[in-house]
Amino acid sequence: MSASRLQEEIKKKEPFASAEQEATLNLLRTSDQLHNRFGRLFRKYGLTSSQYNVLRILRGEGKALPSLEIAERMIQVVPAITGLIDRLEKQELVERRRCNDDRRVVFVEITEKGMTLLSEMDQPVSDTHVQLMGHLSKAELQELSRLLEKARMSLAPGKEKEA
Amino acid sequence: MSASRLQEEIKKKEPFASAEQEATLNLLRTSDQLHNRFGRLFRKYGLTSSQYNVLRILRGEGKALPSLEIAERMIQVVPAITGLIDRLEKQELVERRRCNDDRRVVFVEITEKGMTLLSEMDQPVSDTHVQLMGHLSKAELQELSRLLEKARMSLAPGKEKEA
DNA sequence: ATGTATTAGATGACATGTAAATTAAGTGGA
DNA sequence: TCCACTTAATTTACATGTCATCTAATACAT
Repeated sequence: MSASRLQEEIKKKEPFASAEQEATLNLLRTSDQLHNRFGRLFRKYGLTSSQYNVLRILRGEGKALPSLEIAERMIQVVPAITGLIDRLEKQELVERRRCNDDRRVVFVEITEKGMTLLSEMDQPVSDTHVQLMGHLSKAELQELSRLLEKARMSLAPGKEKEA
Repeated sequence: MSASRLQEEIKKKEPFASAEQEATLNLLRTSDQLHNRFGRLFRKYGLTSSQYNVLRILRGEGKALPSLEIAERMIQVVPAITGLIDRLEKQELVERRRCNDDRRVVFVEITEKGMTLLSEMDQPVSDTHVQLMGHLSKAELQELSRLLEKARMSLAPGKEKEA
């Protein structure tokens, strides 16, 4: 049996302890590389990956969202959102608005400037998606999505194993 | 056609622009969640994911490695390695040694203390791998690894598209 | 040998991710 | 009414990841 491609890539001398471990490391490595690649694209427009993500969520929603809603959709811890919104606001890509009904809540909304920036990025982003994953067939892409969704089933919130 | 699971998870209102995009976002999201989960496990032992990674690489190699070698295997940028090694050295889990042949090179080696810590973590880490991915069949895990490796083919260094 | 290019690392500035603690506001019950 | 509890967001402290820049050491060509 020849060594796996991943094993060669990271120059690992021993084979993987399990298929589970190999799949997980493959996943983390592929994701890192994709993240890097998109990060470089976004930087050309003055954004980081997280900032782009927030703008996409806000555009997709079409209206203002509470900070916590945004954090939830990004799998991120709450404290990180504050600074993220701060920087987007400084660039005038989003606006904060205190909610009147519940003054604890801060609504965040994308601005015209933010929408314009996203529009400029749409084509390059779309092109990059195809460039990076287009060599997989539609059937392979669907199967990949299916397997990833299945993988996430054990990761749902609340499924944490207690020590 | 019903909306995809990912589309529901992130409450996206429009369907994905392409199968490429959906697969990529699935990948990034799954990876984030796995990363979070392992991060929490490692933290119980006083390590971050990156620190654990360095120790695993050094144990796998069995001997000292130059800093750049470590960075390369981790997909990471060079500057990050310095601080990473700094903190591991402070915890006495690794040691730095200047190379005599080429005094620019710094070799990093795992210590006894580092090896002992890794040993304690082996079983919990292995258990977590199975816990998180064990609900996929062996065939599915292999197919997942195959698709991820194929996905990385477009990400090889030097394949960057020029602007 | 000498000046240029290259290579290995380190440093500084900044954005991010994490946990723990804090502030402010809303809810409920004695 | 008043206190305990919860919730939304922020703040603080620290590890990380990124880039640009710097230093030291080596390699190479003339």
